[in-house]
Amino acid sequence: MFLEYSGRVTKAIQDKTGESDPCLVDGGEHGDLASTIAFALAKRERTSPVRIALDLAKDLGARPDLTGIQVSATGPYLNFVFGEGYLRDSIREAVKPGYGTLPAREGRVVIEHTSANPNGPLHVGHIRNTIIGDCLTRAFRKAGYRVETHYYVNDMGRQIAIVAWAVDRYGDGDPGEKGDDRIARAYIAANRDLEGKPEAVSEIDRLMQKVEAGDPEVTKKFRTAVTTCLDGIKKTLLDLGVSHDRFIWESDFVRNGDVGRVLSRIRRLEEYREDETIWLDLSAQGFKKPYILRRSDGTTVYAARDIAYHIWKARNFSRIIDVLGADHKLIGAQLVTTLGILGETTPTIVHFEFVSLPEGSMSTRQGKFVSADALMAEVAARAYDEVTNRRTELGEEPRRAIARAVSIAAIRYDMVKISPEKSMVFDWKEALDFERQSGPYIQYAHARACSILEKAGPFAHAYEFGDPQEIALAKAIARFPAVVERVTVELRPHLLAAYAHELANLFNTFYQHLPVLKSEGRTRESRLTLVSATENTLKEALLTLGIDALGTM
RNA sequence: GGGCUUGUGGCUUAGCCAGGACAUAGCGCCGGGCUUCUAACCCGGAUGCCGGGGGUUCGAAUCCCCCCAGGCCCGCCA
Repeated sequence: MFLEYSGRVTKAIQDKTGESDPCLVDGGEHGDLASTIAFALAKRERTSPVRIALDLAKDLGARPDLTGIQVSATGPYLNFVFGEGYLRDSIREAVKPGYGTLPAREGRVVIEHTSANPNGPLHVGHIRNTIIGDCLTRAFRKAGYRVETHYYVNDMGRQIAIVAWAVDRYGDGDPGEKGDDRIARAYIAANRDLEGKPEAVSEIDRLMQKVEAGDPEVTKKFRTAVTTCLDGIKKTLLDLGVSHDRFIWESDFVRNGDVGRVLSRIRRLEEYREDETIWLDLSAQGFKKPYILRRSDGTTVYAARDIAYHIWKARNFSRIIDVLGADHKLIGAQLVTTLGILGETTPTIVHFEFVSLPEGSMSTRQGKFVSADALMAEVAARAYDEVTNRRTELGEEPRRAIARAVSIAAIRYDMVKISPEKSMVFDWKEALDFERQSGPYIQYAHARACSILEKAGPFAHAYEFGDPQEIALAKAIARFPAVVERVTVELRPHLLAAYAHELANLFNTFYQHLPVLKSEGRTRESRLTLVSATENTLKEALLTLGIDALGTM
């Protein structure tokens, strides 16, 4: 209901003042919404902002389209207080299944995320990408978009050639072990062996040339190695609660001729340069370095295939979103620029900064990383101890199930709560913390609400909210759809994480101060309605974050 | 060296793009609260020249310039 009310205020201010920007700010203690437009008008009309605010408050307060909204001026500020119908209507909406889902929209969105090279298991850096991408996907779906998610599989780069070469030499390990771990072992060993051995490096080059030319035997080797690794990665993603609609194999764009077609299109651009290599001169667009598309041996580099992939996406989707690490900023900007020159729909790239270990950056090649599997196992073990301490009456299996859900909540929330542009150092202590600013804290508030509702039995909905804790909680619930909207506009899923925490916090305060089951009559019904709305909103928020909304824990 | 980016109480962090009314929350610290709906909880307290310096503005954590510190990028890697 917040979206509707703030929309009405925006229109009324625009209509009354002729300004396009209503200068809306958070009202804080003064109201549900405020406007600083009097400052802007004061300059133009050369009068005091206090006088303008006063006049505006009088005029706006009398407008029929602002019925149910009280307008006042405090100094130069315009304050808007939403009437009691606001909370009633909001909570009436909030108890309905699927609360927060926005009306369906036109067009299809493609979100590419994770896309880690299949040369080893996903580590804690990769899953920052995964979790941001998956939360964005869920938020877009909640906001009414049709979304398809992609994992772009690099199955023909140099690193994969090294993997294929390594598997050829040392085999791919014990089939009882996860494929990504087996491939990592081969990859790490190969990198060690390749050091200072130019003849081995030229073997790798030859493999890449053969794959590009479509040599069936080498292609099969690459595909087998990639599949082995990808099987393990898919298992990890599944454990994290993430699934991709499609895995797009890079080599497909070479085999189906798209890459060749891209190169001939690019040949006609004025930025086109060809010496022993093929590259684009984007210096007019501010790029000092050449954007190389084809090596001197005739094989294409990643960039060429990426352009082909993105043109394909542009033809099939109305909006393209890529979640990429900050190390891809330059190449990403070059890609966007090139697609722009070609007149294709350009992707919006969401960059996130690196996750490092206290001892330095992670490296698959050197085997220096904390794998997502290890993280999940450790956190789940810790969660299991916690559940066992609290719920002695529960059997083994239910405790394991709760611990699993709690551990994924802790991991996902820790990753998504930090702004993507902030680099982070992985910290075991923080990862194993289930209190306060954590996923389990929010799950716990939800479980509490479930417990009350279960004990309450059937009740009639009522909407009388007078206590400050009730009002604060109801107002937060009313904002949920606006938060979903904002996440998709700003492409910042951490806003949802912050919102869910705030809501859980307000519910815990309410829970602490106001009895629900022991209250009576209309008060009991209203509070139960509020608990039900909270439960539903927390559930929807958690689901959008990709976290299980447990009924008990 | 050039480009991008981050710098907010002891630590972690929101707010910055779209400048406004006392800068957000968590950890840690100090002090309280479980015969009462799940204490993975709640309440209270201490702690901030918002990296530094200039500027724009009625008003700057937020915009501009310079400087300092960290991260990332600058490959016929991805």
